[in-house]
Amino acid sequence: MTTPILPCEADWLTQAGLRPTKQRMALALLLVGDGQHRHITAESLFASVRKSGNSVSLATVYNTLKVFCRAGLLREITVNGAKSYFDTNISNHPHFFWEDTEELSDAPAEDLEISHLPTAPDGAEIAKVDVVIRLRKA
Amino acid sequence: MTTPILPCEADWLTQAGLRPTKQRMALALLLVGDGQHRHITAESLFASVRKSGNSVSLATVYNTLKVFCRAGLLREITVNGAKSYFDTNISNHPHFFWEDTEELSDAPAEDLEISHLPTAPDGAEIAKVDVVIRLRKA
DNA sequence: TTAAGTGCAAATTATTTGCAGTAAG
DNA sequence: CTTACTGCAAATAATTTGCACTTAA
Repeated sequence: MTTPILPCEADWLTQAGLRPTKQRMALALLLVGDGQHRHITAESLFASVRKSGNSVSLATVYNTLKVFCRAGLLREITVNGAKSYFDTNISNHPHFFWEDTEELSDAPAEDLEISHLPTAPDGAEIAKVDVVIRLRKA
Repeated sequence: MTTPILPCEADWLTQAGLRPTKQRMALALLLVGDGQHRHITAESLFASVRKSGNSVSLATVYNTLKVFCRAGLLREITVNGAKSYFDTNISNHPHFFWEDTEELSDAPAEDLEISHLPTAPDGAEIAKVDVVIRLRKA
């Protein structure tokens, strides 16, 4: 009998042209297993996977996050000098960054309207627009 | 007779409550000496100061940039996973980030209109809003 | 079988820090 | 004087890489 592979995560990977290895499946389950969007860092995902009982090395977590980004499965958010965040919601939308806890969350996109962006200078095109609203305790 | 201290940089420092030391004066001259706005990194400023003939250690460049930020003389821009940029223009304005050269420059602010921002969640206030328009060669 | 994926430990990059010496008020 | 500032070298944090081993197709 075939191994009971969870279909959702396997599809998420294969549809992006990635091999559904044991490690990638474990990470995918934590990222998109319940259909909710998440904002994670390499370290936080590493902690989650350890807690879930699976074993994936930290280097592989880093490398896999990069691979997922290149495959268009995740979006990297650059928010803080040091560490990188990854968002399972790959649409262009603004973020809240909580300066005290260093947590990242979605900001309600409907409330943000950029009337018109500066036009890209000659010979350049806009790759993406990052909007980060930094919050601190009032 | 008093030492001929360059007035502009000395004022920039003293008005922010900072001692105009030799090193800070050398850095201030490079940052705001000609009244132009600049986007620099610790390493690039370190290179400039060496080229100018002055000697300031890299650690001091890093520490001084932090001090200048806390004093409100510079604004730190978080744009790339790894390194920090500092802007002598402390007003809130959007930036272009050139992905190929990793250079940061001002985007024409008049062209950007954020109609209305998301309201800060309860117990929080907006510290600042970073808008980074990432450009790649077309 | 065989190219892609993984784990470890060592390497890198950007930045910070401890501490002894130097200088500004 | 005495407290803040500076320089150096070592420490740290996040991430990447080299390379031998495994595994999915």
